[in-house]
Amino acid sequence: MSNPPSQRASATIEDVAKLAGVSIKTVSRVVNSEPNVRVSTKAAVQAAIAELNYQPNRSARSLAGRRSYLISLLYDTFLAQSAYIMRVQLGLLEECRKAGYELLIHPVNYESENLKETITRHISQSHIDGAIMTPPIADLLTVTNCFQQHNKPYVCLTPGRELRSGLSVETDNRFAAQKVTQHLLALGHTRFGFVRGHPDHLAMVQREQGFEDALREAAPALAQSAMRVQGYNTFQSGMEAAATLLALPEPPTAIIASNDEMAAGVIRYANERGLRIPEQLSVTGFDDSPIAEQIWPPLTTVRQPVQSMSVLAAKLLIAELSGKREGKGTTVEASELVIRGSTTKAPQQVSQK
Amino acid sequence: MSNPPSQRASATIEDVAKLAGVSIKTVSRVVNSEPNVRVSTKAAVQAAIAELNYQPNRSARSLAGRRSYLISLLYDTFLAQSAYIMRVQLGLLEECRKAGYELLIHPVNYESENLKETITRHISQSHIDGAIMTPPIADLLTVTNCFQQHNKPYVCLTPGRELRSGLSVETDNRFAAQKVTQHLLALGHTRFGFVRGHPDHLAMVQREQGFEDALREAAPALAQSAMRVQGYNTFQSGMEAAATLLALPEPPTAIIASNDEMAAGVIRYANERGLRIPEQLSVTGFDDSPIAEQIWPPLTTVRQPVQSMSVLAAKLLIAELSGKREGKGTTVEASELVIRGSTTKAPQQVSQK
DNA sequence: TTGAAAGCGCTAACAC
DNA sequence: GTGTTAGCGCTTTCAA
Repeated sequence: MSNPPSQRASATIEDVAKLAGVSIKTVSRVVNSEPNVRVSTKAAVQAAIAELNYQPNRSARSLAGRRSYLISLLYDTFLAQSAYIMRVQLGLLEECRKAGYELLIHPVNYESENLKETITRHISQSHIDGAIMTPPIADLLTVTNCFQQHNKPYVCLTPGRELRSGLSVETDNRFAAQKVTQHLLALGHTRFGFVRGHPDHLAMVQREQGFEDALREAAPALAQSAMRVQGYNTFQSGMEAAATLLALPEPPTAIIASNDEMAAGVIRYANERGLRIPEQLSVTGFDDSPIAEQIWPPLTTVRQPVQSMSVLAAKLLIAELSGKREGKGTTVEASELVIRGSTTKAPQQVSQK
Repeated sequence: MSNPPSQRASATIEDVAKLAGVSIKTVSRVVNSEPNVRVSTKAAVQAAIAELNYQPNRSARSLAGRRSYLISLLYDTFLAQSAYIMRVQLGLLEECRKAGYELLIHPVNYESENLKETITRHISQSHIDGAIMTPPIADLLTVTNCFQQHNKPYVCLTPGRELRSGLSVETDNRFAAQKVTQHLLALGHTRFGFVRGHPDHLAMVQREQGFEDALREAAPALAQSAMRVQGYNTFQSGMEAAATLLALPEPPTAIIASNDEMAAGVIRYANERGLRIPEQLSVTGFDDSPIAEQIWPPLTTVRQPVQSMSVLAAKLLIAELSGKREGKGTTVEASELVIRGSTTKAPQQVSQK
């Protein structure tokens, strides 16, 4: 039963032109809402379009116009299962659909030797018009340079350093981390544990800086006694970090994790060990992922406006692609401290009263 | 600084032909690994391809070949943040990349009035070659019919009913649910609560059937005393279901939720109410999402081979697109009971000893 | 086993 | 304001 694609012959621009009694070019002008078309002509063309239910052919458009209407989302495969990426996808999709772009999902292996080749191939082969990338990919010069060489625009989400060029949407990680720490300081905590994020993810480094800022400002001694442990942004690494921190002779009474997944790991480990949270240990996260509300106790964290940042990123990129960059290349969104059940007064204070 | 795309003139097939001293058609034959090419010619062409680093142009290919090498993943926007969808994406991506396809992500609103129009537009506008869809979208005849009319192949992941046509990858939900229930029965539980999944998601209905099967088989009275509450696959609805179930005069000692998110909601609610899990209440989920291991206690659940099912789905679709359907249209994958800390003996038994 | 020619449906110059 | 003319880089006949 060989079934030659029934060629539901979706009308071509030629059909429309014929029906409307105008040239192909005129139809094209209407479709792309270019100026210089008489209202009456425009109406006739639109009627024809509606009648034939005309849909421009993407491939033909791409071929002739040298643009594909395809945008790619690049992220680390390692984060592929994270709530963060899902939220980014949603935000981008929302905007892309409005503007008639399609989104290609492109996880890549951050640690891969031939990352540059992979990206190069992706750019030339998929004929994408531009890309949005998240840390830690967005922090790699190899990658951004690659796009520059190919002269493809890109937007970095919360890149950890100044972009030499290119667009970005940022949020003040350092300041937010400082606020979280101050929240714990205000609760009387003095023994802090800090779970670092992925070291190559520069936004994570900024979070650590914010933590240091707050401690130094409060009392230099605190900064010295605080214990830092390396994590890798995953739940699992959060559990391991907790194991290290809680095995100390003087374990911390407050653990600040650089993201929610790791904070959840800390809590999970503490639970396993029979520690009561927050009475015996306060824990904070970062991002306000869904998991922050799904564990017990719910997590005190920093809400990052991930979805709106993504919408913005898509907008920036699409504006750039349309040749009308609006304003500057970097946009900063604010984040917000969300206090939930995983933090409370330091144990000493409780017992003092 | 208007910057005319530097036309890094990625070599065309013509360039390759010229360099290799053969016709365009011959290059094309080599590229598409068609037969009837002399080895020496083939070698020459391949050398030229390598030297020029030739990458076929997708748009041109699509236009001339009437296929886009684009596959779409359709799912309910409602599930857009679920771990399930992420895992599906990963599986599909893995296979697509191997076969040179790109994946378009396409969440749609399940409850939308004009779903059919949305899908139709998507099919003709994006020029996709085929699609993969997950429940509950895969359960909608409107959608599958739409693809049939357009003569586009599609693969349904765990559709809840027999497909009249089209391909599918399934797993035995009913049997798996039966096993979970039997696990609880073996632990001595007699008062059951069941949290239903989304009513339109037919695989969820099958899970409920498995639950009923097990109870009826054990003792008809159990089936009668069991309490069923409607959920909607979300964490939030799981919490609400728990609130209802635990407010009963004779609350259940075991709650079976139709997926992990809802089970996590149940546990979260129970925690809030100060119930000890599993000592006072056993809870089970379904799917083995990441959350199953991230909450405390970790969840007894059913592991669905989501990723391998997705890989399979992509394989099926791509084979179909290449005109070589392998074997039958439906493939069944097995699932497996994973016993963790959220289930234990029924309270009565514990106190009896 | 290979090649030549004719488009696929659209955009981009430039004319009128 | 509108139309004309060339292609974009590939696949697909069909002929050699």
